[in-house]
Amino acid sequence: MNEPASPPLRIRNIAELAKLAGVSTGTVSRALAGKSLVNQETRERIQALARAHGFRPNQMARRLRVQETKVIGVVVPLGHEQRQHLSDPFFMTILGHLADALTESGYDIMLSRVIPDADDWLERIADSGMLDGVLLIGQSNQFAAIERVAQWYRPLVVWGMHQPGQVHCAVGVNNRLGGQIAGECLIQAGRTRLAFLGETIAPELAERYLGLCDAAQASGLAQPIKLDTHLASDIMAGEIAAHIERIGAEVDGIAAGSDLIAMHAVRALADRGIAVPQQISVTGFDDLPLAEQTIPRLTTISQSVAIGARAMVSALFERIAGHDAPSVEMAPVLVRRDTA
Amino acid sequence: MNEPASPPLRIRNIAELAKLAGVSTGTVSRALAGKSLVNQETRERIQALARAHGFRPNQMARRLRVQETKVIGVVVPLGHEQRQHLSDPFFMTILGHLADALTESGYDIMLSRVIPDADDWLERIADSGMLDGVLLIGQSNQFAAIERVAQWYRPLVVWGMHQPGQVHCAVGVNNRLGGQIAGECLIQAGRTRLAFLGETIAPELAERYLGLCDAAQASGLAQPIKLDTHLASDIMAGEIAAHIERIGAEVDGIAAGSDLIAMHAVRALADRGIAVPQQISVTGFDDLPLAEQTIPRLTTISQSVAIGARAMVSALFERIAGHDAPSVEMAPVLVRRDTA
DNA sequence: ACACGTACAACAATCGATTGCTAAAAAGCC
DNA sequence: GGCTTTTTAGCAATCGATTGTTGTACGTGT
Repeated sequence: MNEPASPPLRIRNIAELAKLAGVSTGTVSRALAGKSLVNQETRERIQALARAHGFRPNQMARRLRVQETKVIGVVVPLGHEQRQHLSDPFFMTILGHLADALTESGYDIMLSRVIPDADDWLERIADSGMLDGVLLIGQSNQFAAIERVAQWYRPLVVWGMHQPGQVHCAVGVNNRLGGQIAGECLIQAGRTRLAFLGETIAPELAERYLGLCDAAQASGLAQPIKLDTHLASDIMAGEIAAHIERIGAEVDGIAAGSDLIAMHAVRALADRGIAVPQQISVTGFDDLPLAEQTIPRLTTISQSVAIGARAMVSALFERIAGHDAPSVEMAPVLVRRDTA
Repeated sequence: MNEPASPPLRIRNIAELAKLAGVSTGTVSRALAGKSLVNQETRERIQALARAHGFRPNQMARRLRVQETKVIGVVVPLGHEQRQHLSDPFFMTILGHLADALTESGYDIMLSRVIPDADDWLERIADSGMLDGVLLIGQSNQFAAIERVAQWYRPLVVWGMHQPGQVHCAVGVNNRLGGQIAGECLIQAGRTRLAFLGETIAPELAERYLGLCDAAQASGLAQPIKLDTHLASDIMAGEIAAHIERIGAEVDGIAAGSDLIAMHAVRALADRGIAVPQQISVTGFDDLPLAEQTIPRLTTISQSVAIGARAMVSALFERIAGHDAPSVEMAPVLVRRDTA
């Protein structure tokens, strides 16, 4: 056998391998794919040859031919709030779970962080020919664009709200109910002067604020005040500190729009010597891992991101297979820890 | 003009568009690319036609042809410790920064979480034909495999240690020095009975432990004890609690292998009524955002992940351009906060 | 009127693999 | 031995775009 230890030349495509093996490219392709249409002996010979030369067929070419990429796009649209970036804990947490679910099924992940300046940003992604499907994390302020694309592009699942009559498949929690539960928790703790901390441009947060108002109204309390905050972590801290400084004793219960906001609020309160939950109660939203890691641990509304991520992936697979998958709305659950 | 409001048929490729426009595919291609070789009038006519029909050229085909994908693989090898997953805060933080740097330069990101069971896992990624380059987050226990691939695959940059004589380009911090600084910080606080908390199978953590030992030896203290911990977040908490339970008063200074470990340790200590830093001092490692968010804030060794991520990306671009980029070793910096 | 240069667009090869169809060889059957 | 059936492998079209080369039409100069 003349099989040298170091391969004499790098094989770049199946044609070269075919010439080396003395067969046609078709046979090589079938042999490497393990198809039974080639003789077992030739098949093994070709596979051994490929291994010896470290040859692996070009995936781009294969995918172009079979019209299937085994790649799912995971897209974070930053419509409002361009300064927010991927290291946001919520994105990262859900992305981690999506990645787990997708890689288990043999899919790769194409990650995009999009600032929707051109209005066909989603068309461009859906139509790139590079993806078998798209998962969108958050609707941002792009509801219309998403609806438009969902008309003709089926393998698309979005983390976010489901509004009556919407076309696109959304997986998310009932935000309004979640806000209401947070409010009830605060009220139950004897709090009467409530505030919502978070930017209500994002539709999800707006819903949460409405839920909080529902709870206040049901108990005959004044309408909770609204304290705006950007979502980018670095500016957020300062803004929250300023709010805390300003509200003083006007407020005794804070429903935060997210765990991250709640965490910063708790920190700002601690810095000013205000005891949580003795003097002020705080609730978060999301129940990210970090909610359990702060001291004191956050009382929060659980979105069960892990379950949601699984739901998104299985809905997407249904849609890739051509079936229809409906939106999923999960019920928010109060997780009572130490801050309220 | 017979241009209906809703396009009559979906254009699937430039051939169809060419027929519609009454020109050849080559002309369409050049027109859409904005090349000057086609008459401005025809060019604009074709572009308008494409826009009207919502046509966008297939990227897979384009990339196959031009042999350039504008996609960078970001790969997390889980060699030891398969239970660890992507939601690990360190991965997520560095991934966020990488994503920012890469998308700014017009690259997409292919995310892979790999369990290196087959020993050609990295070859398969590098050779897939889908990527212009690969960024590896952590060497895990795959040093040999990485070296092997780095021999022939240039556009590869790794987050991790640089060992003398290694071929592959690594960006990372001097872990041993970092461990030493952590030790000196603890000793300076009057601690004499030191422990290292973390799994030393990972080479980075092993180095940090050695650095801690250096510091202890320099001050004439006993060799720090080593408390093993898995890296998967869910088991970690329990293991750390057990360690804390067991060590009792044997230890008064803990150098944790990462911020996440330190955070769990602080929590376990708090649960047992042990005051940090009054009774026990704790240091972290990494200086992730979460280090600033815990209460008390973590004293930690900064790896400046943001700067490191930029360094990785620029080294990768150098290598894609065909130049050589050397490894980068950053100096660890003590960030003194509240736990030591 | 003829030669020449320029501008534009068509033609066809190419990237690298997959796969339906066809042909040839081998095996089985009477 | 002749005919049918089964294996096995080759041929060539295909996926969808890009791009070097070629060809034609037009305008200009003499």
